[in-house]
Amino acid sequence: MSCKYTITSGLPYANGPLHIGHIAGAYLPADIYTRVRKLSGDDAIYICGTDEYGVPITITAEKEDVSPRVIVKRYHQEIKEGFKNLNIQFDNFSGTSNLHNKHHAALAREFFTELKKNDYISSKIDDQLHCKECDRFLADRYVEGTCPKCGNDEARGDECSVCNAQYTVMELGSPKCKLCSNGTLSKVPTKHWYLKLDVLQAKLEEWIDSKDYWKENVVNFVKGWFKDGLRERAITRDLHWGVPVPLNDAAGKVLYVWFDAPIGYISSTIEWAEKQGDKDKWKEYWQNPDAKIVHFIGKDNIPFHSIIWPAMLIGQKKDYQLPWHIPANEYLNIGIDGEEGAKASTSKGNVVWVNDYCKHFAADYLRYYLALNAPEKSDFTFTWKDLQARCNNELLGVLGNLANRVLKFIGSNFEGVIPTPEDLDARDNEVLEKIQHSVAKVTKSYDNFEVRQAVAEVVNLGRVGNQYFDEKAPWKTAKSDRKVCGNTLYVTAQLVHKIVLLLTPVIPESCDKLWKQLGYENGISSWDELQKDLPAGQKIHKPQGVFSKIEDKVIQQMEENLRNASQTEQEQPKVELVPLKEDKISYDQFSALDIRMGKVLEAEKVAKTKKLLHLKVDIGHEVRQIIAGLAEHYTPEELIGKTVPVLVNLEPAKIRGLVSEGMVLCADIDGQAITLHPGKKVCPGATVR
RNA sequence: GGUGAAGUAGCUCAGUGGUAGAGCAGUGGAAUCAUAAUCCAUUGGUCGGGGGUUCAAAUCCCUCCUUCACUACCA
Repeated sequence: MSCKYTITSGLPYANGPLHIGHIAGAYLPADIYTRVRKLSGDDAIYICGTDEYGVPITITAEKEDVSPRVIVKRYHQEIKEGFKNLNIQFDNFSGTSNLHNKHHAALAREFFTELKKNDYISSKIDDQLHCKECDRFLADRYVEGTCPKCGNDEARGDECSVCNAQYTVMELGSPKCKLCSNGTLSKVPTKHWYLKLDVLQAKLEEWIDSKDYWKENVVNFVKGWFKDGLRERAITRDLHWGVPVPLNDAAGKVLYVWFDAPIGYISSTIEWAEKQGDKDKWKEYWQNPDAKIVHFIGKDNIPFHSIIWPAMLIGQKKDYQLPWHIPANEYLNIGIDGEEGAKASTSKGNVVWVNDYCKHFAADYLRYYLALNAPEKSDFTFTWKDLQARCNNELLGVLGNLANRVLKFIGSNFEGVIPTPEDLDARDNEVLEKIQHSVAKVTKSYDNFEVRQAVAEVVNLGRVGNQYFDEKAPWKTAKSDRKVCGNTLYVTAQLVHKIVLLLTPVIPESCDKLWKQLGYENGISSWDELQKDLPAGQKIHKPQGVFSKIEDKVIQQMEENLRNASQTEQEQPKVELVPLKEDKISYDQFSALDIRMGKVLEAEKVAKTKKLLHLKVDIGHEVRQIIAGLAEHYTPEELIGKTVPVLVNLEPAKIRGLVSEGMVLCADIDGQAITLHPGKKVCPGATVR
């Protein structure tokens, strides 16, 4: 029976390019699932677009001194390109700003208005910082001031870069605007609106309870939130880059980016409907109880899709359907074969960019490898060597070789015509049954979002084919017994036929080529073919190798690139020059500081902490106990015996129950502490002036 | 320290109560239809440690250790 499916993947944020982690978690599984649904005769649409509002984009824009539109346009293009190169096919790919979608803002406003009408939105007025020069309210990250805890003058809005204290921006001393650098900030009351999630909790819990078929990790996560109790959540911000809040008293305010982003799924569908020439058609996919809505996301996106987004939909009191399934995936890590601890991290440059990949390899290799290793239940570690091995051994060795040897054999011994089976023996029938069994297993796995199992089973089928072919040795029977030989080729041709069909959602391009080699004129359009045989008597086309071997040289090059990327990032950290302090201090203030050279006598990690070292430092007059946050940068052994400057008259403080009587002074390279050592020998207790 | 996830063969991973698995890598063989692609055989594991429940535990319970992600500790 045919069903309707509305399939989406988390909207990629238009502030950077795609890497293969994105693909493995959210886009490839969705693309494969959509293809499966369509092949099965379901009415499925795959909807996506870039997420184009919010603060990070405005920051990038300001760094480059361009409008946010320029940034959005650039990355929208780049991301779209990446998807196209990897054959990720959307029915519609839009974007949330009016640059790409003229329906989005209106729909987002409607969502807000409706929630407000139904009393799911509250508002309150709080003080926020306002810059007179720029004439605007400032988001936390645009504010700089004095840390309320450590007195650091360059503390960020919500967190101090020196002592890492967290606070609200209101606690910051003498706050300044980072944008115009001399703007004086004043606290001005401003109104914001909140989604009353607490009111919706009971309904959400009831809904989640019906999801016994969801993945455990998703359900557990959501239940954790319920346990703590849902809280109101701000859905507006003082910002210009976003959807304006549709209220009279909301000038200069926009909807928070996470509020409008999921609405992008619907607005993109509206755009699609319009292109179809039936502008109300989107309702069949969002307001129809028979439509199954599936959101593919990475695990970081679980709270938004399984709590906040459904809450927004419930609050509409319209016919919106809640998600049917949210198959959240785990993460992809990047490793280098034979080297340790290389975990994926964009900031370390330890990342494989989609557009880089596509310069060197065909889409199907990555699609195959990521489908086979989809991070469905746990994180997965990608390595280039493994990709090479899998593609060469399985894609080329098992599957490609099977297709090639069978088709070539039919070409040279049966004039390129599929032989007619005659008196099949027990072994032949056994293989034919195995094919049916695998077809059932694979389609079921696809239906259950178990792509890796589906792919593994197809490869298995390929192995069975090679085994059978070797066993039957048709190159011998071709001379001795043509009937048996024909049967063998008939059976293996059926195997190839089914393998090609089953793998087409994963590697569509290659399967399409093979399909045509099997003698079909048109591409694969339906899995009805799975129930049919490759007809005896069909004339095949001349086979050509579809997969080529991935050479060591290219893989070594890719590994080298990866290694270089992570090293340059690690060894040459970009230091953003912190602006000079403008406030002058008196000599008296300076001389109030008692800084001495101290020799580290003992050092050990404070138990059960990551960053803290327990130091005993000889400062001449006495030995001080100092607790320093250096454990991530230095081992105790590296510090023992070193002479370093110490601020000794800082008032003692208790850290994790231990009294710290001073502070080791270090250079700060983007949070990395670097110890300072005197150029000549200095005895402990020497003053520093 | 809190929360969550994980620890199974050299590597990447399956396996949720019933004789420890796959692929790759390693070793030994066979075959020559096929892009040297295949096939057969084989080496390799006190399933992180310890305790418990059970006739039976990789699997359930307790505890400890380690790793990862968020988070806390940075005077």
